[in-house]
Amino acid sequence: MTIKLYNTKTRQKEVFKPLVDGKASMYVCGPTVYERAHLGNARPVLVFDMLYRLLRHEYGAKNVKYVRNFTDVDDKINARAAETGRPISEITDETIQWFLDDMGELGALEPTDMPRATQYIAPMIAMIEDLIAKGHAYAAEGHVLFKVRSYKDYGKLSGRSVDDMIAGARVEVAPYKEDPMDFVLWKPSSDDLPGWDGPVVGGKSIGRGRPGWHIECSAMAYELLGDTFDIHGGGNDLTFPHHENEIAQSKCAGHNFANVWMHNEMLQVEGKKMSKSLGNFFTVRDLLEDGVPGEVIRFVMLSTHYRKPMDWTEKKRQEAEKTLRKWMDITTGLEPSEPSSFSIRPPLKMALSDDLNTHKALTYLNSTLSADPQALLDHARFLGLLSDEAREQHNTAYLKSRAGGGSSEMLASLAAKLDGARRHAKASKDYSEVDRLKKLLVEAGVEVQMSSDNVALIATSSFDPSKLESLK
RNA sequence: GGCGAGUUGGCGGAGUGGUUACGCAGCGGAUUGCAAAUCCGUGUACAGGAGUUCGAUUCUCCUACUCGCCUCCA
Repeated sequence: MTIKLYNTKTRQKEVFKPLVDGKASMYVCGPTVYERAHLGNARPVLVFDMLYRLLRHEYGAKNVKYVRNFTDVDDKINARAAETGRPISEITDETIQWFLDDMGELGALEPTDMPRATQYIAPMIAMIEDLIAKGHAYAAEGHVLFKVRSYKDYGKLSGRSVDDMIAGARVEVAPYKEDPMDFVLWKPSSDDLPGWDGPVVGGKSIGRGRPGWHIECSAMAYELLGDTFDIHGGGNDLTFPHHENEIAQSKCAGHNFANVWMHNEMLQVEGKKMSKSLGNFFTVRDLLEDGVPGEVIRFVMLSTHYRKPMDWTEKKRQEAEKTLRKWMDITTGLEPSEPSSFSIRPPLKMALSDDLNTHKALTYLNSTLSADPQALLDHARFLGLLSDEAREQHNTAYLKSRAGGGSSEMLASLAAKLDGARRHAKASKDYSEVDRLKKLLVEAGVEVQMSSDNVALIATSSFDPSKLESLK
């Protein structure tokens, strides 16, 4: 199957041709670890998780190398340490685990390699020294700066020119910079900040310091993926300056670097940028604790194409929940097929192979495969949905987070009570008690389903057990 | 100021140079004590203007508007 991917570098969809036949490699910029991942952080994770799944399917799991870094040295982390008084390593270790836990709940597979920046200081320094030696970087006042003018294609990825940007005047001017656009490869650290012996310039170390932000990705990609690799991904806010700088560094160091550049669009919340000042900022964990299953978050994310802004809305959350519940119901009792014993149907594969058209894939599942429960289950699992855990928790997931473990029992007893009242009513023709119970349940966020001989109560995500106290 | 993306029916959201997805909501019906859930059926659309074309929602240009990035932020 031909896979087509949109390459930011050429601004068009291209047929993906891996460097080495039958193998694929990709590098995705990971998080800076100082606090819980917000919902926006989840988007690239899920987008590239889908790409990873597609590539694994196409080339075999053993033939895909997926590197995603953790930035564990950064001024935001230092600031967090200073304000909390906690050791930096404690903060970064904790945040990394949070990140893995949260993304795991969204059904994201772990990359094959998850390097931490602090483990690659030596390669970064070597690269910086090499750049200085080749005349692309210079030392000044304890800093090492990259000489942007020395890379002729600077700005090509993001479609900017150095002169225009300087005219736009939104660049940090610092006395030690030869040119306002030059960016930091290395900067000095005071004693209270993390630091390492710096690059050697003119025979002696420039002094204790820490790397600038951009160099880590260039160094780690080179160490783990080599001179050239297939795909480099990240959010489109990274296109400039981060990725532009990565390219400049790597190219000037003589590396070929990435062939295909992929960028996901940003996430919004109810039509607006998610930001703390607007009060619409929340983390993945916030949502999970609020009773939104990870599957629902994943579904909503996959329902918008990755190159379009993704608007997280309450309505979408509800629709996703509803659709997933339908799928859960349809596939109840079925066992997923062994991955080796079923093949992905062409329409699904074609959708994903066309620049990751996940929305189309979901549409195919919902409109066509819903008539074939086994196929629905198998294909949904390929997309990372309908996992064992999610199916198991299908009826209780919302309850657990909302009201502790006892809620499902509570609903079971209420269902029995309602069923009893209904049997009486069928004989007496007086349905007032049944209607009263039903009304209370609906008001408390419970969906009431009565078939001819059965009563089922299903908690929705707005279920509020406290409203049912009077019925106990 | 620079760069980029986008504007599709009530809403979400694909896609295509000619036959107009899909989901949700709505409406009609089946079912139900009434509902819910489920099933069946059903309507409405391609921001505005100009151009290319036998023909454009789909290509080109212009205008308007929206959003994002350029600043720590995926």
